[in-house]
Order: sequence, then C-alpha cells, then structure tokens
Amino acid sequence: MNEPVKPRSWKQNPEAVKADILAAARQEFAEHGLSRARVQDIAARTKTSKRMVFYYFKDKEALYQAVLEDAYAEVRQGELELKVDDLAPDVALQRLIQFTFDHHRANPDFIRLVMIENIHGGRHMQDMAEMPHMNKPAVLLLDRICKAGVAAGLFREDVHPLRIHWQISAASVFNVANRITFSYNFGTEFYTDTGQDALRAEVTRTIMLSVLKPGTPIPQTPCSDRA
Amino acid sequence: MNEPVKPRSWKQNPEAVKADILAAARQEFAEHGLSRARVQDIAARTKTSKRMVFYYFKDKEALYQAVLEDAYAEVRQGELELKVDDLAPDVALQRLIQFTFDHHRANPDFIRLVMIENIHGGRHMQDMAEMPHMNKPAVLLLDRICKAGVAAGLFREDVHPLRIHWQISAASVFNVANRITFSYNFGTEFYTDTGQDALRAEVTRTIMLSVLKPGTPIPQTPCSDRA
DNA sequence: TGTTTATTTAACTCGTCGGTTCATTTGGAG
DNA sequence: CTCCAAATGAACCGACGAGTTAAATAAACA
Repeated sequence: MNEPVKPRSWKQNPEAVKADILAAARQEFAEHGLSRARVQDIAARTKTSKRMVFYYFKDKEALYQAVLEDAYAEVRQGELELKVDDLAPDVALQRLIQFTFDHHRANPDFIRLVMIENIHGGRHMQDMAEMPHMNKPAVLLLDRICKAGVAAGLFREDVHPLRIHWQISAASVFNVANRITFSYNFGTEFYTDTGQDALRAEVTRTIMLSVLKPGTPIPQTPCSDRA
Repeated sequence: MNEPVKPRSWKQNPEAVKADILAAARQEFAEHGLSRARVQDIAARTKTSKRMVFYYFKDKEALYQAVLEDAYAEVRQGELELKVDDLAPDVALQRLIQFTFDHHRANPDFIRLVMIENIHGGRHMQDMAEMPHMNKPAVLLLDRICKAGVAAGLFREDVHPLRIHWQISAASVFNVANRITFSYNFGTEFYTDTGQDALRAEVTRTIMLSVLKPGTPIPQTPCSDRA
C-alpha cells in the first residue's frame, strides 16, 4: 500500500523500538559476547540511537539479561511446535531427538548466549524467575513419551527421562557450540550438510538404542522436518 | 624491624616467571573470558608485576594465545597417559570413554578456554601450527581400537572412529561446559558426585551400545580411574 | 672491579566506551 | 491551540584499563 516513505514524524511505538533494540542486541551479544559487544554497535544495527538503548533498558547488563530471557522464551516456544503426542512412543522419541538437533542447529545465536551465560556462571539468568518453568514442557513431554514407551514394552524399564534429555542436549548443543574448535582440530566432514545429516542420524540411532529394550527395532527414520 | 622489606636480589629465571604468568593468566582467562580478564588482575596473581606481563608476552592477545596453546598441550599430553593398547578392544573403548569423561571433568579451565575460543570464532588458535597434530593421537588410538574391534567381530562393521570421538567429546564437554545452565534449568541431580558417576556410566553404556554388534555384551565396568 | 645487558619498578598516557546531561522535538489529550 | 509528558539527539564526561616511558638495579662476564 501507500506508505509514508518519509517518516517526517514518528509514531509512538515503544514496543516496536524495544523489540528492534532487542533483536539487534541479540545478534551483537551472540557474536561478540557480553563484554566485547558495544552498545554503540548495537544501536547502529537499530533504527534508533544509543541514547534510546539506555532509555528503554537501563544499562548494558539489563539489556543483556532481557536478550537472554527473550531468546530463551522464543526457543522454548519453538519447541512446543513439535507435536508427537499421537505417535507411537518410539517414533515420538525419535522425532523429538531429530527435532531438537535441528532446532538447536537453527538457533546458533541462542546457543552462543547459553555459552556466554555459562562462562559468566549463570549470573544473569538467576534473576529470571520464569526461566525454570519455561523449561519444564520439554521434560514433561519426554516424561510422557517414556511412560508410554515403558507401558508399551518398547523402552527399558529403567529409562530416565531427564538423562535422555541430557544426552539429546549434549549432542545438539555440542554440535553447534563446538563446531569451530572441532572442525579446526579434526576436520570439517561433520559440518557439511550431508555430514550433519549423517551425524544427526547417528546421534538419533545411538540414543534410541540406549532407550529401547534390547532387540527392539529402531523405527525407520521418517526423513523428518528440516529446520 | 629494619629488615630488607624487599628481596634485594633476585635470581634470573625468566622461564619460571613466564610459567608463573602463564598459570595465573590461565586461571584469569578461564574465569572471566578474554575481554573481562584484566592484565592487572593476572599480574596480581603472580609474583611479578603487570609490566612483566607485557615484557614477556607482547600483549594481552598474545598472552591469551600462549595460554590456550599451553592448556591444549597439557591436556592432550594427559590423554597420552591412558594405556589401553594391550586390552581387548571393547574394554579399551570403554576405558577410553570413562577416562575422557573424567579427564574433561578434571580440567574445567581447559573446557572454558575452548568455549571462549569457540565464541571468538577460533581466531586465536589459527595461528597455532602445532595444534592440528596435538589432537591426532586421540583419534589414532580410537582408530586402532576400532580396527581391532571389528577384526575381533565385536564392533559393527561400519564403525566410524571420528564419529565416536565426536560423541565422547560431546558428552564430556557438555558435562562441564553447560553445567551451570543445565543445573539451573533442570536441577542439580547430575552434578553431585554420585550423579556424575551415574551419568558417566550411562554415557559409557550408550556409546558402547552404539558401537558393539547387536547382542554383544558390554564389558563389566572396571570401576576405573577417577581423575 | 667495570661494563654491558637483562630484568624490574613506578608513574604516566591515551583511546575507548558505558553512561549522562540537557536541550529539543513530537504526539496526544483537553 | 496549548500544555505536558513521552521520546529523541548531540554533545559530553569520567573511569577504566591496555600498553608505554624512562629510569633503576641486579646479573653476567670480562
């Protein structure tokens, strides 16, 4: 339609401005880390000015914290899009693994923020009260899948949902977080598109194997959603 | 008392001073990251002064690089201490997994440096020519184990040594690198001593299962060396 | 001992960057 | 139109910290 090309006057839309800043800051923080990120550079990525960054977020740390919270919320929200409740437990678990692998791969910025937060001892996430139960759904889903899998006689009796989650996370996070050092030390074969496919298949197979009762066949992989 | 408050004389021992600085810097960098580490604080941990840091290492980046190289060398050196060549392939692999898990756990500073390097895109390790072949022994060892395992009919025909290494690393690195965020989000049960033992056992079992031919029993875990 | 050179110290420089001040503009409500 | 509060811009400040200067002192060796 006929947009006013020249914003000779701005509309009051603080939320949009804040969102703009948040997005810019996420990139900048993810790229450079907390201390190397420059507020000036963040501002440069936005439609607004450095002054406004401090206007809407009190200081750099608060901004970083907002970015972290926002990124967590978004990524965890994305996880809810996986619908597996009507599938057989083994298929459901398999898809969950593949989905998580892809999802992390599709969100490298988030992974970097998590790395940064770990380096900083989790100092900033501790103020975020909502965080603990943003993460619950993932484990609850795994819990349901495990219960169903055991009930169906497909899974080992001693499956431990949180441990499975740990293993899925380990592979999916490591894949993104340590890409650089791993490639440099051992070559890039896993970090081509086909390499990633193979890796995902192997990770999936490995975890499935550890969960299924001995002898239970692994479901044929349904080629699944690429993120 | 009128004693010589300052040591009036010192011995010329540049190597010791450099090593002192290197150790202090490693702690400081591991704790705070590259940009948040303060040269002044590094100096404070040494017996010498800030000036000397610049005297022996030209600047902060060069010092960081020296630290990284030193840490890599030390950790990779430590890996050579594992002697498994005379063991059966399955037992050897199992011990390698357990050893790696423990070894990483015992070297959190190293892991943090690796995280930092990943965040910085590997910019500093690229100048280190020796790095690629510091890492070879680990994969070569795995290679030998795999060949022996296949030859003995214990391992699957399609084992891929580097992929196994990837999986061992993923678990061992994630365990240390993401301890903080994982505990905060999902509780600390895996990060007690007994929790770590259980986790290591599960990681080991999982990877063994993915390597062994279907039906092959996993060796009884020999309680192994704690790092 | 004397001379040279490596090592050390304290004080200083100076750019960078988070954060602020203050004046101005704009939108909106009455 | 008028007034107020929200929003914005430009210029500024101050501290923090990497890296330097220059002079002092001890070691090494003749």
